Amino acid sequence: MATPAISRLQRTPDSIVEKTVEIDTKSRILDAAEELFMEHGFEATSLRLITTAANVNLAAVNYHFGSKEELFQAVLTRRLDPMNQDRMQLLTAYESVSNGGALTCEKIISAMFIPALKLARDHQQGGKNFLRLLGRAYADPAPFIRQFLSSQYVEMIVRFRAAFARALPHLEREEVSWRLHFVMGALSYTLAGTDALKMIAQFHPEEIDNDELLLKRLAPFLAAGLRAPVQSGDTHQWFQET
Amino acid sequence: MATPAISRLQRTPDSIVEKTVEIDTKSRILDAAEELFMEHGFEATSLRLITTAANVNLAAVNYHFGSKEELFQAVLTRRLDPMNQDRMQLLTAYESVSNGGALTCEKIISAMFIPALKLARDHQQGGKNFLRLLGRAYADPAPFIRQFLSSQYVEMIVRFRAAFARALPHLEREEVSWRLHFVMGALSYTLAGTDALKMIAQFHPEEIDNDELLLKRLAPFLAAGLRAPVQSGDTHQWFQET
DNA sequence: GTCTATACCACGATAGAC
DNA sequence: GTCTATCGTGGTATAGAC
Repeated sequence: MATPAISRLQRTPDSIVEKTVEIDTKSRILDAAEELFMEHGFEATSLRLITTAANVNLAAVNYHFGSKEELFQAVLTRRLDPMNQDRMQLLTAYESVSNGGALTCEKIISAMFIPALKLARDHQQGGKNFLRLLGRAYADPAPFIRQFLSSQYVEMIVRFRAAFARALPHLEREEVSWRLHFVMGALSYTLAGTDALKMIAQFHPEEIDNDELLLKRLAPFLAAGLRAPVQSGDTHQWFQET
Repeated sequence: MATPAISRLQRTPDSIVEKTVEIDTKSRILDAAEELFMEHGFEATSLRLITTAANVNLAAVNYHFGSKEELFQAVLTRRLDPMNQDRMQLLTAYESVSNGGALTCEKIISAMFIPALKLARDHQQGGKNFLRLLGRAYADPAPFIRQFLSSQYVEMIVRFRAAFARALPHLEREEVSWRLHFVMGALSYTLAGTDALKMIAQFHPEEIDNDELLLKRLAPFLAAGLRAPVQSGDTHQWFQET
């Protein structure tokens, strides 16, 4: 049913050429998988669809990646890892400028958001939707995804939690952890939501850069939340009143 | 392979008995499906697992609900619909007490959270995790889920957006919509996250009521975010600096 | 080392007998 | 209403060609 692969038919000298002009099988799979995962999600994307789009054999995925799950992780790592590196570098740069003084919440948040925006912009094709894929993965119940993201984020979370703790010295460490968790949750959900894009379209149909608009509205919201006063007493004032 | 159903073997007079002491097939499927969906998510739960647990035939699901997707919707509706009704009633009650005056953000938020907490508490088995299932569904990319939740929430969202608009008269309608979206996103994500439970366990291993603790921390965070000053200029102060 | 063909079992869905 | 049989498609494993 699938047309036989045309590439590699004219043979090249094995010993000399390591990479031909044509993209190798592994990369072709990775590119096709990224595009299809972004469009349909992990479960709804079949390996047969991916391998057909990439013009490779079905078994190639298992050979190069081991399983569909590991392919998904490879797709995420390729862009997620550089982004988190950028985030930490940016935070370090801000801190070195401040000469040991604590950063503002806005500054720390921008260190989280700017690399995400850069990612959304850099790759004209796909890049726009990659954050959506990431946000969805962040809320996925599948154990292998949660475990993977946990390991990918742990270093960044430690760094940013420390930064927020210095910015908010009046908060207990526990409260800081919670609020960082809320920030990352709101960010993930916002980026993942299809509703968000519909809302933008409703108000600004020809908005050029949706993600930037979105983050510019989210950032002040989160900064204010981070600075919120702590809930005073342990009395149950949130539950049980008419 | 599955043992034949034992119930219904001793026949009952058809015309008289409408419901026997035993729970009927439809309810058994619903209960088993809820428990398994909560544990494994929608995609990862097979109909064969559900029907085996419910002790019914595989084809019974399609007969009673039409499809796996419609079964999932039925599971959600059973608890979600009453919860949103409670939310709107509570909001109405608050508003009638305030005699036309605008409610505080905290009050409106509590009208959203209290029914959720009640749901989490009422059903000792399952109820605890239902909010997690709901939060995950809220971030699910599957079109049928998004469409379903949209229709389930639209009425509630209109009511609460109006309430927030009165509480925050200095904000444009558009900004209010965004912030309500952030609130619901943070709520959904927080309830959905497995990480959250791990964090609670880290600090309060024998915490009795996790969800209440969680919402009591989230509510002030969101209330402060709702009251945040609007981002002043249109200048790109969030992107491009070192 | 790479790639291909193919077989395997589980899945959701449905038709038709009872 | 309930059940069995069966279909098409899914992820995966492997034997063997190059």
